[in-house]
Amino acid sequence: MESILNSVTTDDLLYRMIFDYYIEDEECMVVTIKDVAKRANVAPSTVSRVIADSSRISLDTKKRVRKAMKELGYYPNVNARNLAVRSSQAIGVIMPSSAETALQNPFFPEVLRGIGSTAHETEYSLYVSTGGNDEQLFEEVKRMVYGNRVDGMILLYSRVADPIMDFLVEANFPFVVIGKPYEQESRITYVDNDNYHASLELTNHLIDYGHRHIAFIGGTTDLVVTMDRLRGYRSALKKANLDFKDDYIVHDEFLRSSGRKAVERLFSLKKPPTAMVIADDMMSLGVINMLEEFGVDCPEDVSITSFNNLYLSELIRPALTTVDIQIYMLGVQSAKCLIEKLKHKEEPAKRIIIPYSIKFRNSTKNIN
Amino acid sequence: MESILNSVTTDDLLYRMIFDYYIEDEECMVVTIKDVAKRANVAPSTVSRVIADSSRISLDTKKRVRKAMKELGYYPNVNARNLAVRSSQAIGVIMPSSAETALQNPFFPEVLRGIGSTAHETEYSLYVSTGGNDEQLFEEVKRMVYGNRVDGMILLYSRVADPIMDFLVEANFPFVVIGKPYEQESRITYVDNDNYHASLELTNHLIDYGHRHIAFIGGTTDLVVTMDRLRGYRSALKKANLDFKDDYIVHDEFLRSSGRKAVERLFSLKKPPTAMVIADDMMSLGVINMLEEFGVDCPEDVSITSFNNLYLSELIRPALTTVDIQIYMLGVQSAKCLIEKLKHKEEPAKRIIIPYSIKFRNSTKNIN
DNA sequence: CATCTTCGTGCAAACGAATGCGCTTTTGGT
DNA sequence: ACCAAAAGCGCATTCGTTTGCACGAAGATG
Repeated sequence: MESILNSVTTDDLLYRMIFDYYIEDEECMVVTIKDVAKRANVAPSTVSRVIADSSRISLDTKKRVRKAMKELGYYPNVNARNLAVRSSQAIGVIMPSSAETALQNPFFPEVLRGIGSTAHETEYSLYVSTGGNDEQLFEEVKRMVYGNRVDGMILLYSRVADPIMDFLVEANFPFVVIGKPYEQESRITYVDNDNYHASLELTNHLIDYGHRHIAFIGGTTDLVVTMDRLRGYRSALKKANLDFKDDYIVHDEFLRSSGRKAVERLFSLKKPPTAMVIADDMMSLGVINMLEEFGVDCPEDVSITSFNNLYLSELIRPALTTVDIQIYMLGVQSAKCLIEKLKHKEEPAKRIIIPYSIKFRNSTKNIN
Repeated sequence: MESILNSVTTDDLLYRMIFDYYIEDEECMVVTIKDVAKRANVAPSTVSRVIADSSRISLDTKKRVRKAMKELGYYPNVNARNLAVRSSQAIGVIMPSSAETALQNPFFPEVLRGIGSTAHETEYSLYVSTGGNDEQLFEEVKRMVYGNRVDGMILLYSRVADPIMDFLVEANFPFVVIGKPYEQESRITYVDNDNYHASLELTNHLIDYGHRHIAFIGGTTDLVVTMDRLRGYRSALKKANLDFKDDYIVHDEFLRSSGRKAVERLFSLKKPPTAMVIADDMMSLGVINMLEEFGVDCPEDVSITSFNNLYLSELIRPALTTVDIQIYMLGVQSAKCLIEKLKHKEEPAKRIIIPYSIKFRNSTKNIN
């Protein structure tokens, strides 16, 4: 009798404790798979199988379990899940080391948006790199890989002799790169534009417009994309029997001060260019700005074409003639590729070329 | 006898399988805490304590263990760790729903860079939202919170009656917002600029320059930042005894088509504005573009001032007079705040105001 | 009416690390 | 020399899931 009384009191107390607890910190009320199981009168394993929508569970049970989950507000603990299945349903996104102001380029949020879109559809999460300099970045990649933080990675850039890329192929870790890998091209899956032909076409357009003195301004030469665009430019010149002058090539980060020197040099040549192919809309912005300081007008005195078709390239004056590389699409496809690869481990290396199109606007002038 | 034979063969096979496996996929050779323990001749628990740099372990042992870790290339499994300690050393970054092209704003990569920087220092990882529309975003936040995916969150925007923010305070989940919360201001920690005074000062500058007809162009009115900037503008007008005209106020997403209408309306007024306060550099870009179409020159015919001091605001023509809100710093501080809060659970709600400064450039003209 | 499938579940052992507690040593004080 | 305290370390449990295997109950087959 007494024991019953005790028992009752204890239960009562317990109930109130739980109740109070519940009131205080709702977020701490962790409801686990066991709670759900209890409420649905099944074993935890059954609940787990319901979550996975296993065919081995009857519809009746599934419904009952799902109801219990709803009622309890159950959300699976990812960490436990990931530990058990040794994966993380997350993909790592590696930006170039943020030391470079390249990050200010709207290219990144846009490509991130694309990646995020397909990641979301497939219930993957996004992990983005935070590393400041190259070394930190590398360290972080290692942590992601070895620490089981992500199942795969997307590299948002491609440079020559990139230790991170080397590391990833070495470790046989699934990844895709946006841009063309510098080496082992056939063994790495990547999504890219046909930058070579885009550049060629762009340059041809300038040639068609009567330009014979065309400069090329690109970013650091260790970016593969820069080199591809340069190659396209050279080919176009060659095919038109125009000679290629080293003086017309500028490689620069294009932050203000250094950019100034570049433009200064270009326009103090005995024969300054009447047109330029610039590897990135943001650079064009910088160039146009410099140009103005030197009293050179675009497109009157010099025509400008560039790449990426950023949102703002249409807003500035003059609106840029630029190649639309479909940034968003690059993101979408790279994520799709990666996830495909994660699902079927032995998926072969792929290459996906996103079509480009040239947006003709008014930064170029026909001087025929 | 036969069973022994069998057993041997099986073991042998198994061994070879493991061996092959080892050769094939290096990354699968997961080295755990136990392996390290074995190699260092200690118990796994000791290794764990070495990792945590516990004072209970002698320096000798620590060194030995660390050596073993290096040699084996040990990296802790985050999932296991997180499961055990019930945290994740990750912070969630919530961007506005990516449906809006707002994402193209370089504000985001820049603030991300700031967050990433301090996250990296403190060994936190970054989880970014991928949600497309508001609903998806909400769902994702729930998954992050309930699923133990992140320890805390940073909201990159603040709007009125945001269900996500409500949810987070309701769940008592640690978060900080960049921008001023619409309600419960005193209970939410946030980092912001003094947008009111910045706007006031900016408007005063235009008034000092002799402008009497000043328009305000802002984004959607449900962004708190927009409202703050609008308030500053109104105050300045009032103090200068200028009357506030509804005709001079435009709220718009400022994508091309809609933006056109806005500018059109503004400049077909009997008394068009001679100056404007614009809530964002990107918008200014759009406005300037429209202006040109209408044959209105900036700064000759109309002065423009705006906010954010994006990298590009200095590059465009005319270079924008804009308030530098220190985007990077906003990111850094918000992350610091959050991490502080995570460390000391009962940290009070804070408010951090990042100082602003006005960059005077040539988009404004003195018409006295 | 046995035997054999299928079907629906539950049991228990992983997954890799953290940690309370207890067991040895050492150290220091008297 | 003795005892207490402290230092250094290991055992075993825990975190919340997944999953191979086994088990029991139907239904099908002979």
